[in-house]
Order: sequence, then structure tokens, then C-alpha cells
Amino acid sequence: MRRGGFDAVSFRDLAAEVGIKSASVHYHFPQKGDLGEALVNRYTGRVLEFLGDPSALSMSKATDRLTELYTDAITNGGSVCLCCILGAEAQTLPEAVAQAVQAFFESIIGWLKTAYKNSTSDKTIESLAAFVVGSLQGAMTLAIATGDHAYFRAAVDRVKAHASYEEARLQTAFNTA
Amino acid sequence: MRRGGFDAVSFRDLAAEVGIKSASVHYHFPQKGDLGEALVNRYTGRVLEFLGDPSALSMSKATDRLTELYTDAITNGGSVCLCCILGAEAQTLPEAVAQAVQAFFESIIGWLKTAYKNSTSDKTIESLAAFVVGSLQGAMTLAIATGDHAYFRAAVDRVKAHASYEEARLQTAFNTA
DNA sequence: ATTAAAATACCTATCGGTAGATAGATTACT
DNA sequence: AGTAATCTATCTACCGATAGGTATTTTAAT
Repeated sequence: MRRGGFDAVSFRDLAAEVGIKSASVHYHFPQKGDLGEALVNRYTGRVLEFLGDPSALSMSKATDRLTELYTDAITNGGSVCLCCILGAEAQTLPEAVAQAVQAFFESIIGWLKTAYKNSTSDKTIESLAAFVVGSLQGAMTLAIATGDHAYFRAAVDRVKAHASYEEARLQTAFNTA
Repeated sequence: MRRGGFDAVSFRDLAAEVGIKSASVHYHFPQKGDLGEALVNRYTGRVLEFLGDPSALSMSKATDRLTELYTDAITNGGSVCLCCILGAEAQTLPEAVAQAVQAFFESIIGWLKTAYKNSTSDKTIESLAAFVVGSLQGAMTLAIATGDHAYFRAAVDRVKAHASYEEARLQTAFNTA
């Protein structure tokens, strides 16, 4: 699903891979939407687990941690983030799946917001967090589409620089206030 | 296709929409890959036409122009860029389609590079251009997936600021050199 | 100018394959 | 005995693709 999207996975293929029949998969997940929803939720949980507790992290450390996640996904997974491709398809996904994807993004942005918390107004923090997430997602797509992972690595550097710059700027604003 | 990806379009639906039979579509595009390739190429052409000549644009003007394009796509099109979704699916697309998508990104990055040309080393320019494109693509996906276009608008501001900052920085470096 | 040939753009009908989904029988565990 | 999980078998719907046929238009040759 991370390579071809929601429709690229079939009950039959999935069943064959785990050595059962497709009807048995339907026993656990009656509709395909149930399957997708569970998959996205499990994915979200694993990602949050990997990221760990954000409350003790500085802005730059949190940004680093997030870029680690994405770098690992594209380097070892050889694919885009699951919600990168499902997000793009959101308008044609079963409602429950689309909502799970939305929740994923809100979780990740929320994770970053927690780490960025004591710096400035909520709106700025949220916009910065979303920008970091979105830029990594986009860079990932670009890298996959062009086959050139250097685009992704360069984007990581720029994202980090952007966050560091904001961190310094906000700290200064705080100190002079 | 911009809403659901490559598989979301069928010969039958497409034929019905233009009032002919699916077999007649196959007359013009024997394989579905031929259809996708033509579609992406037409899309690329239209995008480049919209963008116009980059050689006379400053860095910030060129960045503005590109953000206009994406803003229009998400505002009026109500969808992600065609190559945003096809890019994410690249690994499962017919070869010819994947190549056309790759060519799209290279064209857009190339367009930006032309506008950014007389500033610094090629590698920096390329990385900046790719970052701008990728960030807009990612922000678009995020906006569609969460249903919150504010994420996209905020990203546009940050992308512009990033490009302006680089423009000033590079100009300074040039002057003091 | 007329005719023959070819290309264009459709059509109907159908193919093999696969999709998600369901009903009902069977097996395995507690 | 009861329940949970899997099976076989099948359904309907749709997919991309092909075969074979038919007007209409365009091109080429006489």
C-alpha cells in the first residue's frame, strides 16, 4: 500500500502472503475500509512510539527526531510514508480510512507542537510544525518520483535549518520581550 | 486521476464522459499507460505554459509565480497536483507514466533553476528549487488530507520567506566576494 | 474528375482476469 | 458443547484489452 496506494492491496494478495484464504481476511475485516483503518491506526501508533516523548525535546532535537523517522522510511522502507500516498488519495478513500489518515497528520503535527510549545503563539507553532511535516512528505514524494534521494537529503537539511532559524528567532523575541 | 490516482480512472468512465465507448478510447490509447503518459505530458505542457518564461524573473518573483500555480490548483481544482498523487504512486505506475511524472518534476525544478541561475553554485540552486517544489507538493497533500487549507497557505508564506532569505544571503555572499 | 486505396474513428460483442463480498460447511481450540 | 477461525465455493461488478465490423473522410492513382 505504501508503494501503490489503497487499491494496490487486495484481499487475495494479502491472504496469500500470510497463507490463508481471502474469505478469512474478511472475517477479521469485513470491509476493506476496516482493513485500511486498522492499518493506518497501527501505523500511526508505531510512528508515535518510534518518536517517543516530545515534551523533553528542544525544537531542533524534535525536528531531528522527525527527520530520522522519514529518513528511515525512505532509506530502509524504500517507499513513501503510508500517509503520504493515502493522504494524496484522501478524496476517494473510504470515510473511515480518510479520517484515520487525517488523525495521523494531526498526531504528528501535535507531537511537534508539544516539543515546540514554549516559544510563541499557537498559530505560528502550528504553521511551523505543519510546514516541517509537509515539506518532508513532499520531499519524499519527489525523491521517489525522480529516483533521486539526494533531493530528500537536501530537504532534510533545509527543514532543520528552517526550524533552527525559527528557534533562534523565537528565543530572541522571548528574551527581548 | 487527480483525486484518486491512476487506477481511479477507467476506460469506461472516461469514454462515458465524452460520449463514446471504451473500445474507442483504446483506439487512441492502446494501453492505459499510453493514456497516462499523454495526460501527464499535456499537464506538464500546460503548467509550463502557465508559468511562462523564467529567465527574466528574480528569485522571489519566480517563487511567487510557482506558488500562484499551486494555490490555483488547490483552490480552484480542489485537488492535489496531478504529479503529487502520481509521484507517490510512481513505483507501481507503468514505466512510461512514471517517466513522464519524473520529467514533470525535472521540468518544474529546471524552470526554477533557470530563474535562480545567477546566484551561487548549481548544487545549492538545485537543492533550493527542489525544496520549494517539494514543500509545496507536501503542503498540498497535507491540506487535502486534513481538509485544512490554512496549512497550505501558511506553507506558501514559509516557502516564500525561505526563498527570499536565500536570495538575500546569496546576494550578500556575491557582493562581499 | 473519377475511382481505388487507405486511414480515421467509431461501433458491438466478448474475453480472461480480478476486485470486494457473502453463505455455509469445516476445523481447532477451550 | 461452544466458540473462534478458517475453509470451499460462489456471486456480482468491473477492469483492461481484443476481435471484427462499419461508416466517413482523406489520400493517391488513373
